[in-house]
Amino acid sequence: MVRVRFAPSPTGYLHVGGARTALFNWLYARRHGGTFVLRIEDTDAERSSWDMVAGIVDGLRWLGLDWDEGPDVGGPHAPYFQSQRLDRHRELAERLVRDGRAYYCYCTADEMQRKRADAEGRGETWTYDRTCERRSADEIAALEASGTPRAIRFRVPPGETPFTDLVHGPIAFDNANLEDFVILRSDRQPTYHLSVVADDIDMAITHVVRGDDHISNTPKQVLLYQAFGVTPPAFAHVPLILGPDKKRLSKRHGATSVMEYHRLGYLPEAMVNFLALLGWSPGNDRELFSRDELVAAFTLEGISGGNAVFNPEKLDWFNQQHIARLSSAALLARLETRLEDAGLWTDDLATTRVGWILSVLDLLKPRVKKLDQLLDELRPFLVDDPEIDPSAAQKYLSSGEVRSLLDTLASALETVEPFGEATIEATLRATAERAGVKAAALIHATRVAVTGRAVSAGLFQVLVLLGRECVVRRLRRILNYTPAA
RNA sequence: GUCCCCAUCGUCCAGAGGCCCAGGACGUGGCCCUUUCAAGGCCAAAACACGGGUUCGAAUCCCGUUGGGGACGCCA
Repeated sequence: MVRVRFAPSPTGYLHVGGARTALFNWLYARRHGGTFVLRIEDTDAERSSWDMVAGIVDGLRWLGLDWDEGPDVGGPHAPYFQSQRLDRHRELAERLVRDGRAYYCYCTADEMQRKRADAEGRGETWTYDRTCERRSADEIAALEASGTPRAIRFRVPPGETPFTDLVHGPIAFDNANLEDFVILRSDRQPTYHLSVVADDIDMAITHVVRGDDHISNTPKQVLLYQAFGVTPPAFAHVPLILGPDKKRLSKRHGATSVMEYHRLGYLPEAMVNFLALLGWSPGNDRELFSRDELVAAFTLEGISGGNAVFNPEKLDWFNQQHIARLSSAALLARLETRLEDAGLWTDDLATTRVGWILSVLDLLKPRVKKLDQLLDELRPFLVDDPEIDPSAAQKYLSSGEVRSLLDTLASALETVEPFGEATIEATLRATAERAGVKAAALIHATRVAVTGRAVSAGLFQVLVLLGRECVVRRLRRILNYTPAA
């Protein structure tokens, strides 16, 4: 039974790196019919609340990554806030002391810091000198009597700590490079190493899938598992996501919160698809995947070992592909809030005019990379009479001859039957020919008159969807239109 | 400084000894389609970091160098 977890600290938002880690965990769980656990690592936090993790939860929900156990849904291993498991962590730390695997340390943090700084000054690396590991019983008694605060340090045994990493293969660390690390602070707060291991044991996690930056933490954790007499889970360390400058992705590289991408008009399925292929491959050249297809194809072995640079252009491409593939009905649902915000929504779009708007979306959706662009393309269809872009007018409406020809065209279109693509085109071309004007000139002028813009989808399709009445009205208004000087 | 990870086109990947004078995708350039802009189709430029081995044969295995990244906290 596969049990994986995503364990973010509540920073307020889900960044793309975390999102991909969550995605890989989720994919692995779903692929194997396992359990995906959401656990909040807030050991340091004053208090934990649903509010603090709202940003992360929003991101996960938007991406469609649902969890089987977690803070809100509960589960057999609750609570899922690490801060609510502190007593358990303390108990475990004391147990290690009793078992002789850990010891009390009375050294102060200031002292440590000073020694560390000294060593650094000499260009050396400082590791804890085990002062407290060697204290005599008398010394300890005196320290205790004086009420000196004590931390608990793990006693790192000599030897080597190997573990198998599902993406990197076998990795081994010489314990000599590990110091006796603190597992319980002098204020009785557990440290990260203790908390993760304790919780992962308690929650029966079978596979730890997390960022590459944890690989050097892993031997310490493996040592803890061994001290607890528990077989460590399998590890899979996924490479980091880098910015274009090859540095770890951060705010200065632009949007790093997944919800920011939502705001920018990206589809969650595009984000998921893009993130999945960033550092993972199905082993062939396939690139476009739905969420379900990813689940079916996903393997931890397919994760590559090297870091990956975040490529926004490729994200755009995925988004464009997924927009084009989405049914127009689904697309309309995604657009509703945006249309409302833009003041373009009317209820008949969901009722009497739904067939019409779906046809419009069919026409427009292959042309855009983002939802905002789609909204923009939609505007001429949803407002009464769109404003005319001055530069477009200057380009195609500057000739008085062409402007008056638009009126002629309006009259012709008033009676053409049926009001269809082929008949409209024939009418327009005939009108242009009779006037001795190039058809292209009239086409462009018509586009500007009707949509207000120099570019649009295929003009004749646009005219059909706009409808005769609207087209005639918009053409006629040009008679009274005065182009800017 | 110490330890660890990584190394194929600008970017993301394929390649698990001969199928590779290296394949796909994004991006870039060109052409086609065309009423515009996209989309789509076709074509092009573009990489196995370097040096040693192993082997009949290496992008693929081993070692070293270089380069990049990460970790070295009583942060997570």
